[in-house]
Amino acid sequence: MSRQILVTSALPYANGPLHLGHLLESIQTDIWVRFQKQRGNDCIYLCADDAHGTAIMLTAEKLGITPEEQIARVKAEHERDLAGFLIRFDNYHSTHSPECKHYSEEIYRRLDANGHIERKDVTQLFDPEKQLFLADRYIKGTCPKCKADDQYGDNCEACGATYTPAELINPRSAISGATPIEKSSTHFFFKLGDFENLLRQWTSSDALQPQIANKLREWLDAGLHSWDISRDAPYFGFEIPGAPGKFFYVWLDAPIGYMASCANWCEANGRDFNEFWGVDSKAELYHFIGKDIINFHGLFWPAMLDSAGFRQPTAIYAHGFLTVNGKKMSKSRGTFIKAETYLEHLPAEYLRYYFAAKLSGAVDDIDLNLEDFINRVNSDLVGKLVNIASRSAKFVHKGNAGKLASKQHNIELWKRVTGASDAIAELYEQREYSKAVREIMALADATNEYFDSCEPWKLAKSEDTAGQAADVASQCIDIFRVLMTYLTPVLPELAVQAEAFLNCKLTWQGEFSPLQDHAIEPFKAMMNRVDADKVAAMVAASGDSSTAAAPAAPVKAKAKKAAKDKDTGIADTIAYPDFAKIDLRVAEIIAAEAVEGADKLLRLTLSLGEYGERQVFAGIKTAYTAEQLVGKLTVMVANLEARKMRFGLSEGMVLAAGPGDQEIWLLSPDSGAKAGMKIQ
RNA sequence: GGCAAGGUAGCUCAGUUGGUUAGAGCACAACACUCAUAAUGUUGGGGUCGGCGGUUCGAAUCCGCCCCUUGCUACCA
Repeated sequence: MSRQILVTSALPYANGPLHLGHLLESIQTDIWVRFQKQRGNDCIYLCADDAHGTAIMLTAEKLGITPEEQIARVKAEHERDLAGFLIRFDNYHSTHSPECKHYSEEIYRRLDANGHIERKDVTQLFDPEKQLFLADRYIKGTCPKCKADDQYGDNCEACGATYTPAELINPRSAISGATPIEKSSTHFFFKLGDFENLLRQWTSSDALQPQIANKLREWLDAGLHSWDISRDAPYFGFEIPGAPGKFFYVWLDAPIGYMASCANWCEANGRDFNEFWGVDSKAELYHFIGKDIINFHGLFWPAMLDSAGFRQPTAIYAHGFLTVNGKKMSKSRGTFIKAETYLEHLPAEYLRYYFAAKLSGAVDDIDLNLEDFINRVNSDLVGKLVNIASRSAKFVHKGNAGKLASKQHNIELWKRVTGASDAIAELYEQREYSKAVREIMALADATNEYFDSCEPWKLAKSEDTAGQAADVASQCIDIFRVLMTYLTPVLPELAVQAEAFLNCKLTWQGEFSPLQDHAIEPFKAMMNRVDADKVAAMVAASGDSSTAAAPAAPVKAKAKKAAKDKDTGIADTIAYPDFAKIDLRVAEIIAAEAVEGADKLLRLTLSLGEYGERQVFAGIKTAYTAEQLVGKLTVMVANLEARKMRFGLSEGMVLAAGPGDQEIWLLSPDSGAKAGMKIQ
């Protein structure tokens, strides 16, 4: 009985090109979908571009085109790249579509009617010239710390400091250059807290991977906050019904894009939308996503669907992030590889195979180790798999006039290979592709061993035994057919070539029966080895010269605890230059006050004499009162990266000894020291 | 600091409910073979399974503490 399955992968944002991280998800999903289709299930794969938001609006403006033109342009690029990687969608739609507008409004109306929408005022920085509320990244100014100009609203690229937009010197709108003002506006919120019971139930169902369920429960335990779902005009998106000038925030209509894509597909294919999305739908619904968006799919989405009277997802399958050579993708290392760049240098199937060889059903990150990639593809695909056909074909053509033998030569091996069918299918079903690939390659190894042990090249030399050589080769080619069938979801193009060579279709439904007395074509190379130079060229092409030339990226102070010497309990020895990096200064506490809402923190204003003043939050309230501290001299780390805290920006650190609580003793210099003096 | 997921051969990874000398592929070495895209086969070297302690007749596997990596988070700076 054929299953009815709807599958989605996350909607790429229509404001930039796809990179290999996107492809990890597309490939994972596509393999699963191709597998389901190959097995005869009614499986539909839908996606769309996420086409709304301020960023898209501004990009379009910058390019001097309309947002509609911009998203059409990006969508064409996305579709081209995805097709390049053999991702086969049943429909690739857009959130900027009549269907999406319809369902966004419909769902919103139902949520509102059910009392799950509230309105609250929010104060934000506002560009008075452009008449636009500004997110942090759209505010620029002079870094309050290093005075570097032209820095963004939340952190400084020159010195790495973090701060709030209000702290920037000469803040200005990155869009118009105007000085932003604070302005209040009414926002619409989705009251997620109303759905706690539903979500508790949902997180304990088996729709979620255990790691994801844990994470969601953590959020549930921390308390659910209402979610801001509106943005003020001007905004590129859908206006909220009955609220002129208010638009749905991009994340509100993004998941609804799944429905929109489905509705659009149903219309074109004469299918019933409710068959998939109605509360009583018998279809299975799966969302493949990255672990970065599990809150939207694991909390907001089920709540929205429930309240709006739609069915719940059958399961959400989250995958980890992609790293390259063990590290985050980075432009300066040349490992921020765009889909387009990859395809300019290498065939898609190499990457499909490599990802398949590493993907599991878990949420773990996947590493693209480029050297391993080269070795793995060459060894597995060319050396083992295709080699079976390559080394066998000749004997069939010479020994049996190009026809496969009429009998099995190695029934045990045949049974072993075909007997693995169910197990391999189950591994695909569970998204345990790496295990499936391992199993398939082990069978390929066994086939090469069998071929070697029979030595058909020797048998072929004598006319008496030439027929035996053909029998062995026929057996191997028939097994190659089965192995290729198993790998068709991963390697669809290679499968097509194999079909041409074998002169038959690769089908994977029911039992395999031997292919006998069957004419095959002469063998032609199906796949070339990975050229290491091409990989190097791809990395070179991915390098961003502008970042490479830029000053070293600010070191994100990862307070690595110095390893302690086992005997003395003292940290490992460091060289003087390491110590010299720390700029310790005498500081005068000119003001101190308790921080409202904080139990342990004092807000200190420190004077560094001619170097100005600093605000530092110190967790010493348990040992000192504000009054005790004012006027005192102390020691501070003056060049510590600033840290954005809940209560404000902390621009340094005062030094104190002791284990904590009441036992904290602030360091202070002998009298005579002046604020700002360097300590060395 | 808290929570989560990890830490197994040079590299990429398996190791089911604790059970005999810890596995695979790649890489490396030797040998074999020459049908095949310098492919394949056989053999071998290489790991105190992050560290310490505990439970057990027995632990990579269970428990505790610690260290490291990644992510999220935090009155932490």
